[in-house]
Amino acid sequence: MNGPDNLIEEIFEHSDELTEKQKKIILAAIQAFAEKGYASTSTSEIAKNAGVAEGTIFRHYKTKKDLLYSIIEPMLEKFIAPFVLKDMEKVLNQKHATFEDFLRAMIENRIKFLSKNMLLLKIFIQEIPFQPELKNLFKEHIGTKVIARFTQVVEYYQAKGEILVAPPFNIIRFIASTIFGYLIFRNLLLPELDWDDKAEIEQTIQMIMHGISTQK
Amino acid sequence: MNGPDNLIEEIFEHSDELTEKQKKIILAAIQAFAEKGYASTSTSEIAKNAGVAEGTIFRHYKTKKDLLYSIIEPMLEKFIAPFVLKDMEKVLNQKHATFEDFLRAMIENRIKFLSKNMLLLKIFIQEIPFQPELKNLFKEHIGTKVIARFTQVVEYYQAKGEILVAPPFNIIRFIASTIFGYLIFRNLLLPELDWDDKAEIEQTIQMIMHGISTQK
Amino acid sequence: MNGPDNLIEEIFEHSDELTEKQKKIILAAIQAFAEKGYASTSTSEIAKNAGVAEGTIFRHYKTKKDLLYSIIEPMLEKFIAPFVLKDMEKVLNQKHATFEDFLRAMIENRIKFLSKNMLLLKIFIQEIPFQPELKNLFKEHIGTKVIARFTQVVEYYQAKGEILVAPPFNIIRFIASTIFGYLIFRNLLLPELDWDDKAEIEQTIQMIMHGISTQK
Amino acid sequence: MNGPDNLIEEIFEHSDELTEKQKKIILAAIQAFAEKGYASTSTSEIAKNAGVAEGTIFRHYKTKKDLLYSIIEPMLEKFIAPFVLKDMEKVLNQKHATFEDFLRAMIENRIKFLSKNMLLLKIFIQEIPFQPELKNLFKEHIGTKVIARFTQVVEYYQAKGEILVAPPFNIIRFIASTIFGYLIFRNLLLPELDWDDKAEIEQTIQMIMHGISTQK
DNA sequence: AATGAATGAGTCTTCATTCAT
DNA sequence: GATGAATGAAGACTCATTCAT
Repeated sequence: MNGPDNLIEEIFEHSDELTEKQKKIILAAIQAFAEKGYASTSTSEIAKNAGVAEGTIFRHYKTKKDLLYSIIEPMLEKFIAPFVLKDMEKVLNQKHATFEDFLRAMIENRIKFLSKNMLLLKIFIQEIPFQPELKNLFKEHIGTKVIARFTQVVEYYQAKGEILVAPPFNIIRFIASTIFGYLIFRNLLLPELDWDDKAEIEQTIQMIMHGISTQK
Repeated sequence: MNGPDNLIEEIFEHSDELTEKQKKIILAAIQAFAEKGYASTSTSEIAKNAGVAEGTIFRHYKTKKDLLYSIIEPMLEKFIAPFVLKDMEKVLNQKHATFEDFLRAMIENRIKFLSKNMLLLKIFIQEIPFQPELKNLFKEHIGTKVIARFTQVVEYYQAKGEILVAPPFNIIRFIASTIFGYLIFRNLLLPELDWDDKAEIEQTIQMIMHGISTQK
Repeated sequence: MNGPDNLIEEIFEHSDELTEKQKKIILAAIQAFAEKGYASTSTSEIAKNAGVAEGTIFRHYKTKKDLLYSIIEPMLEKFIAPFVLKDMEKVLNQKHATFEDFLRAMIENRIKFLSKNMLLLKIFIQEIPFQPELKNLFKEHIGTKVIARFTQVVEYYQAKGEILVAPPFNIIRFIASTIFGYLIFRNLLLPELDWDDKAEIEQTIQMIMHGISTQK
Repeated sequence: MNGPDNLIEEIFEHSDELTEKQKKIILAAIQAFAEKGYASTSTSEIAKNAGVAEGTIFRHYKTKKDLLYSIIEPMLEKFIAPFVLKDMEKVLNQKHATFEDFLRAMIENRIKFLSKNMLLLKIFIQEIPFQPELKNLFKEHIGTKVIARFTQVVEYYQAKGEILVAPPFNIIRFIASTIFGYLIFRNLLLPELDWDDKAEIEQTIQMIMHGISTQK
């Protein structure tokens, strides 16, 4: 995985269709949505912060909701991309001798992605309970593709006797909770603390793998 | 732990100061806030669902925000109550031979509480990023009291050699993430599934204690 | 003229029908109306300042406007009383050798009255443009009774050759303007200045009588 | 003095920035404020009378109060303009042999102005007791500039022995009261009468100069 | 007589969206 | 493509008034 992991930059780079103004609108919208929430952000405010006229927003996005989706959808797609790309095949099951290695690679890769796109993630998390369409996108993308693929992996290492034989979904949920818990504490709840990311992640992986008990 | 764990009922029971209408307002507000979010819920809608005039809301709550706080604050207080009560002393460190026992008691107790007050928890989680006052309440109540108490417990069992020697805060974060992860999956993301709570919680505890690796 | 010239006190003294609460309501209403204007004063505010329940006001005064009238009407009546009372006959035309003496007596008497009831006067002046009923009261009381009587006096001294032969109404207007001008500057526009009332009034009378020219 | 003395027309003429709708809003607001008072006029009413949507008002004026100020401020400025302009120098002290001539010129000039802008003056007078900002504007504009200039003139003619040696402020107050008294009677209290303005003003000037006594 | 909860019409203001330029 | 004036529905909140207690 190389190239800019920052979605916004990437989107901007790779698209000649986006006007300068449009870019400013997107940046202003992300900033505002993350800060005050979608519902509490007015389009006029976005326009002002973007330095464009109110009407300009609606030239590019039919509704305010369209603007929201146009911001979140690419993130979702980029996030799951590795899980569906042939290219990721290796990352997922071949290259790694142990599940722990796999987990480490996985986390490093996706955590970096999410950290770089924290604002987008925040918006997404905050709006998903209220936007059925987001929920659908989520179910479709994450629910089917990511979980399906992940299940394969879990089952593969279960078969190898490396990890607990439990419903794969439980294991995925456990891992996801721990990782997202880390991300939320680190970036949303206590961003002001000094975080030694490398050590923290390593310890998180250890706890995922071996729990907190000292008994074997 | 006995008595009604459902906060709303409890509040209603124990307060003669609340008018019948006031109760209806609170119920309607909780319903609406949880469903559509605070910002997207209009006071007129709350009034309609509560079967009262809009003005009635403002007779009891000076602002819409006041209504929000009056709903969330009691929950926070009730949630942390056990952690600060002398009464909880036993639950926390004496009665339990092992950390796992403690954890099991703890989870059972507080998970039941949160499950019964899921709507309130949902509102709280959703609004905390946007309401600085909620954030303060949270930091004050949870941050200081709950974490402080929890840290003692963790250190106690660490000293006994039962659990991993790592920064207590990391361990707390790990446990909290796993539990909240479970709650969120179970109640918010996939409430439509059939959940065998007892088994799920037991497995969650196992994963917290021993991780997912089969290696000792 | 003796006894309390302060209308409010007088009204309170002479009426056993007024409850203690009613008195508080009137005082609070006068205060508030004078300060913020009738339209910008809410009945709930009056109730709060009076220390009574909101409903209490409407037990005594059917509407907010009734409260306003019940405050202003007595003032108007008291103000014109001297002009219609037989008792005033002497003040008006007999006792005074010259118009200037009459004027002096008149001013001293009525200016004192208005100064003591400045808040009421202020309310009256402010509301008269918007309350047709106040305008009617005014026309009826002042327009007919006071001006009629004053016209007699003016004509009497004109006949005696003491004062300018001009339409009496012009003369009355001139005098009234000068006096009210003084009252308004003194009490409403620049109340914070130090006023030597005695000297000011004497000079005002001089200017009314002789103008400001040094030529005869 | 030439050109339109009617402020509203003048403002409309000289500003290309005002939309047609904006003009209608101002006219409707002036009409309504003068008739029912600022506090009793609703923005929805202004909108209806102006034939615009209510939102349109707030596009141009952030608040209802802004609308009020935007109406009154230009009047104040225009009113005092002659007193601060070099141009007025002549009117004020040079061209006039006597104070009476000066007074006549002055009155003619400013009375015409005020008469033509009576609605604005009415709004101003009515709102000044309740709007501290208006009071400040008034003190600043009239208090300092107009009175200062007027004081010079009075002292000049006092030195020439033409007019009474008394505190200039008293003389100004006397003149102002008489003139405003005339304006108020003529335009606000009894507009329905037939007024021979020329004669009335002349007589008013006479009374200002020589009082009402026939004794020298 | 006094209360104060309840009302619902009305207030100022905001907002997403449209459209002529 | 971009603007920004215009819209009118909707928002939070206020208010004078009523009425059961």
